Amino acid sequence: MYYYEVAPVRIIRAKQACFTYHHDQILSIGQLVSVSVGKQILTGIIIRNVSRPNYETKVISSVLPLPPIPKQLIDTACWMSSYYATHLATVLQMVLPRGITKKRRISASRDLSFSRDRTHFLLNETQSLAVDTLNSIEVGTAILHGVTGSGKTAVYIEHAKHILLRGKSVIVLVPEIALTSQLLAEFQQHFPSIIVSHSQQTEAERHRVWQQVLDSLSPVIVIGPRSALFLPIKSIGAVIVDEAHEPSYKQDQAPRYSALRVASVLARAHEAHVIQGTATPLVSEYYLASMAHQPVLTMRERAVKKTLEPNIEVVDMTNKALFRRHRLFSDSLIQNLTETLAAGHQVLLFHNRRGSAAITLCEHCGWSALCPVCGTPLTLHADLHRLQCHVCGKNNRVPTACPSCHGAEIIHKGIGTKLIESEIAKLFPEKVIARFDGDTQLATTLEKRYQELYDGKIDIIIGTQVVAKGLDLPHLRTVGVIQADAGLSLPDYIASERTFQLISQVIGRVGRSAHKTSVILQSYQPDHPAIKLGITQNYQEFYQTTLSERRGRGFPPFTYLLKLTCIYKTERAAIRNSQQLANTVKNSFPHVAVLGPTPAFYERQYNSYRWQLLVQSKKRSTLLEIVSIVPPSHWQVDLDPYTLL
DNA sequence: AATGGATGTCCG
DNA sequence: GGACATCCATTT
Repeated sequence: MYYYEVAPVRIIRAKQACFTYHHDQILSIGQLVSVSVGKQILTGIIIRNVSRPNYETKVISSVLPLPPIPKQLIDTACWMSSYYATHLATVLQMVLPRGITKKRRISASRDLSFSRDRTHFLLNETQSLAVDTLNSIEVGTAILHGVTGSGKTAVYIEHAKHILLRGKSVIVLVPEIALTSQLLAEFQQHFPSIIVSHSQQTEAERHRVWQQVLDSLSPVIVIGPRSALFLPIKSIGAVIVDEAHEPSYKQDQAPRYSALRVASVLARAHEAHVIQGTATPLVSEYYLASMAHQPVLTMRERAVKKTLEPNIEVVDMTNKALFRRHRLFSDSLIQNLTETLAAGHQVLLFHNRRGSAAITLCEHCGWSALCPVCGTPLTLHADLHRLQCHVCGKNNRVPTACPSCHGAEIIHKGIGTKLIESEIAKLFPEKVIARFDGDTQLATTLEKRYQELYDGKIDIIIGTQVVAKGLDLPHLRTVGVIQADAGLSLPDYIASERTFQLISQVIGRVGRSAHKTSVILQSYQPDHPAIKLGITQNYQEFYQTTLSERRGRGFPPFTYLLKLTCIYKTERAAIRNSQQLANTVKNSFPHVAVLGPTPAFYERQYNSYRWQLLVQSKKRSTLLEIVSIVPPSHWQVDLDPYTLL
């Protein structure tokens, strides 16, 4: 008789993940089995074989007729479980497809191996140097720091070919937006069969893809969102993470993992490497790479030589003389729009809706209300008539006059895309306008209307963050940013980094051809480093500035963070319980800093109140200890949060 | 007596 | 996390 530790894919006990079962045959690790637990029958994975325990064991009911899950993937899942203090069963639910025991109809031969004409491109010197370096890497993480249009995709493709030739598979991760079709199309020109996984697949489709990978004997190329890391690939050679700065690489539900961290652990298990491709590497990741002496490959020039750099103009919103014709749109923006539209070209007006809510700033000099304790921007609570810091919880009175210029022009209002649309429609009544916002529908709407956008049938595009990403619009000539500093007023230590990324993306929308293009950026804080250095695309200086600021304030990469959110039906209970936990943590863990409790940025969600605590610690293990004393219900735990909101 | 909600215990 | 038991309050 053989004894095995089996991890069921559902939580059985809060503090235990594996249970011992027996079977009369030798089974391999990673084998999927059916076991009875209490009165239910559950699927489980064999984690290890053990000797006979001193208690009675049940027999493994059946062994699923499937190849075992690769050992490296199981090890990665176990690592995730401990690193993110999440039950192994919760992690395994990512690893196995839903409805794994269901019978599926025989796949309707969706073999999409249609052969296309393969475009052979010639790499420029920088690109081939990058490919050579990547090909020579054995393990670890390389950062491919290439400006928009520097031809990162071509580098990915060449490198992927190299890995395939070595008989190993490649995972290409893309952010979770429906705009990945361009990258996919380019890959399809070079590889006959690509395995695609995306968030809109049905349960049966996912199952089929998973089965296909599990059965595959030859190396594969997989393109998909962060969940593609969990496909049962036998031998991985490289994980390429495209747009590696994107926040969607952090899952916002348990297990709250960072795909960057998981990719590096998975890669290490496979003796493979990770490539983070982005125009704006995350400051923390760049720091990590330089500390570990990992390669950082910089590609400064655009791949196509004939392109014309866009003309960038910054409009100081505190200077009212520049806004004679409209309070939202500067005179030069209106003039530029008029000219571009008259010539029959396309314009894009971008506005960061988030953060442009109720913020407090001086319209005269651009001063904005910052917390005297921790420096984060303050949020107005109109009902209390107080300015509150959502990071450390300190309350401040609302100034009646600007502390900087003593003017009385303190404003609290924000701007919405709807307002922009109606105002722009008044200015250009005969033009076709399309507005994109609302986070979930946006991706599908964009997909549907992409052809119209691409063909230039829409004159004016108005939208929030997502329109600034990955869209390739050949008719686009002008991009206007209504208030570039909008995101800076968010009470989040990473806000300025996000703004820097955003400006880079916006600039990347134009200047992709030989046409004359322009970017007009309006801002109350034109001299803020994120904006100034974003415009000049000076990553190095932004990196150094941000790093020293983070060091000073004790934020990553110099500390680890733990975000604890307390959710109760009544505000009183939320406050009381978060206060209590804050005290417990402060008393039992003297070496950590506890910020809060403060109302969560999204204070009321699903008819409940949310208050949060932020814990900063030099040692990550201390945060894991803290997690273990957090009450199991009413609390959400987020280790290494990507955002404090 | 029947129903339903809240709470507690066990799970190899 | 879910199946099930047990307790207690409310409904008929």
